[in-house]
Amino acid sequence: MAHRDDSVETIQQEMTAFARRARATAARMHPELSLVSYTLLAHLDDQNGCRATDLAAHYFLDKSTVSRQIAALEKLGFVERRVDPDDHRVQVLHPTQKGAQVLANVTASRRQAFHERLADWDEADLDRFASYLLRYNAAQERLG
Amino acid sequence: MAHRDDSVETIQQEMTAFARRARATAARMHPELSLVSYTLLAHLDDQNGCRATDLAAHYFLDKSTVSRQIAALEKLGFVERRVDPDDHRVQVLHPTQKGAQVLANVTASRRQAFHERLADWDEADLDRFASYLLRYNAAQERLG
DNA sequence: ATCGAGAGTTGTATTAGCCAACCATCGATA
DNA sequence: TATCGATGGTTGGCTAATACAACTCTCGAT
Repeated sequence: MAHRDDSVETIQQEMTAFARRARATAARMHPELSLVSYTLLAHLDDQNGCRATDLAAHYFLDKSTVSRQIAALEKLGFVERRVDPDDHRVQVLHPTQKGAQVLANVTASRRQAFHERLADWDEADLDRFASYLLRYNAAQERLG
Repeated sequence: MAHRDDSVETIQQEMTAFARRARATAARMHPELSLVSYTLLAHLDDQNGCRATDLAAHYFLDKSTVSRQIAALEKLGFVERRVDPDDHRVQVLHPTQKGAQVLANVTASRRQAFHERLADWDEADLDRFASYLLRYNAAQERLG
């Protein structure tokens, strides 16, 4: 069990180290779009629009948090709200033209940065790393 | 390059997904010690004491942030300051008895949670995952 | 027609972080 | 040896992200 403990300890340490820095790094690289905004906007783009409630559920955020984030994105002209004609309670959120553009830029530059960081990894390692992360996060989601 | 792009995209997504949740999870699990406090305290314990400046450098935090975090930990009775007799500018920080105790508890419970998440992983996978994370973070440190 | 549930917003508070201005001390050097 | 730049640390002021609670509006079922 000793070796197993060591690995777990390392994973724990490194994941949290990563967590501490991710936000700051994102902010430095993309002052126009914070990590959260970016994620939300990307989700909207990916889903071809969705409700604020869906975002909150998907990212485990409070609905008030999402509401304010969306308000900010709207003020920047990056998302627009379309009231659902069948249910006037819901607003379906979509990236605007401008929002899609900014998203594309940030995505490209983030991908670039990640590529640099991962440049000397061979494909098999990348693939395994990606699958480990998926597996890990799925477990986290399952167990809280 | 297509497959490589996919892996990179996944790594990016999952790392950031993790980052978004880590703090909240930590806060929920250990209200008595935030993620940052925990990390700083753990470092002090690990290093058998160090300076605030060292903490800031190691974790890429502003010295003011560290100063306030340490002040909070001191108020809670978890760390103590010992002025370096050879240089009255520096305060060497140490966990107190109480701080070491709390740290041990939180560490145990965190480790427990991680073990649950990773229970069905075999040892080789754990080991590889840990080394990937180390490698990734080292690259991030190198490249900013 | 009413009432409970769901979608969103707003008020309030907390936490973590940054930057800049500051104070005290140290060590080198003019 | 008096001074000055560098170092360690604190404080003031600000922002971003978040949570929780209270609220409004709308819907659907009774």
